[in-house]
Amino acid sequence: MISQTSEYALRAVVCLAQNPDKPHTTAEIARWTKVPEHYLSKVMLALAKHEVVYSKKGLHGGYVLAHDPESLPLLNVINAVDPIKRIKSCPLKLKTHGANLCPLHKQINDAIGTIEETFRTSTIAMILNEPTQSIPLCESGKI
Amino acid sequence: MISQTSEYALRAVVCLAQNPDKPHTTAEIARWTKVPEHYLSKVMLALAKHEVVYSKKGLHGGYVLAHDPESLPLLNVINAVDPIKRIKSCPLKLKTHGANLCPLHKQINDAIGTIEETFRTSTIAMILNEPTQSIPLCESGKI
DNA sequence: CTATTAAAAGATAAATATATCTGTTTATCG
DNA sequence: CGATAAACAGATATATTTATCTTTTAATAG
Repeated sequence: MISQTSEYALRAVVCLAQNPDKPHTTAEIARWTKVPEHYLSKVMLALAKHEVVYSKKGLHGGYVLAHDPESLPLLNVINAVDPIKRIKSCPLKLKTHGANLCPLHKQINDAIGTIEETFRTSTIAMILNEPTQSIPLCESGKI
Repeated sequence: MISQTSEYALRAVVCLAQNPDKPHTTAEIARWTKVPEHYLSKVMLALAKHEVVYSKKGLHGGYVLAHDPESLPLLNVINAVDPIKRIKSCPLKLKTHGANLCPLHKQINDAIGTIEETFRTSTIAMILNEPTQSIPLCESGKI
């Protein structure tokens, strides 16, 4: 439903949002979010390429969020690593259907649209600010 | 978002619903739905195992729907081949979270729930009966 | 300028999902 | 009964996703 890779990306971004003080290395984030370190490094690359995070090389480098959590929808994170794609034309390539989806594919496409909308309207800030016993990702506190 | 396999299963079930007169072979369904025949055979097995369809061996055998389209939600088809699974406990296995999901995973889980609900409340009959120019799956008519 | 740190890039491996192929079993018909 | 049709089962192949490992490039501190 939502890929492992997207999960990892969301964890990393939430982690950075929780710790906005300074850049954090892939190794730090990986430890914190329990994501395989070398795989996370690819994920971070993608996030940087899509300007969800900003990367700083060299000593004291690492990753920081490129946006305020308030203006960062979950969808942006997901789409950076594993884009949600709507159905644009008949998957069976039926000529008479074309862009005019049949009820089956319209239904599926609408469901995808709903998910997309959900993740578009919910921001990282909303995740951070929701009152809860469970601090996102962590047993307690900060990195 | 929804796997290829689920797509195939839905196509097959819609195809059977459109042609309730007699059993249809995997080969027929595959031709009609443009699903790879040998792969479809596995998909049909799963649908039969979950009693979404009924299988009849031997000459003049094939598959027929096991239920009225009115009482067959898309979710049942999807869950037969590629179950939608909710998040039940913290994917990071944090002891302090456990079944008490943090806001991130609650959000993701809710999104999955929405999809599940969408597919639970929409039936194969609704697909068949929706007024449209595009007959589901086909250029025109029946098998 | 050199040593160190950390991202970036590339190559490889393992796991899973998708797809194909071959044979076996079961039912139907003549 | 024997021939045939078709589901069922198992083995193999291909593609994609997930994961690991190694090398290179860039930035910083001393």
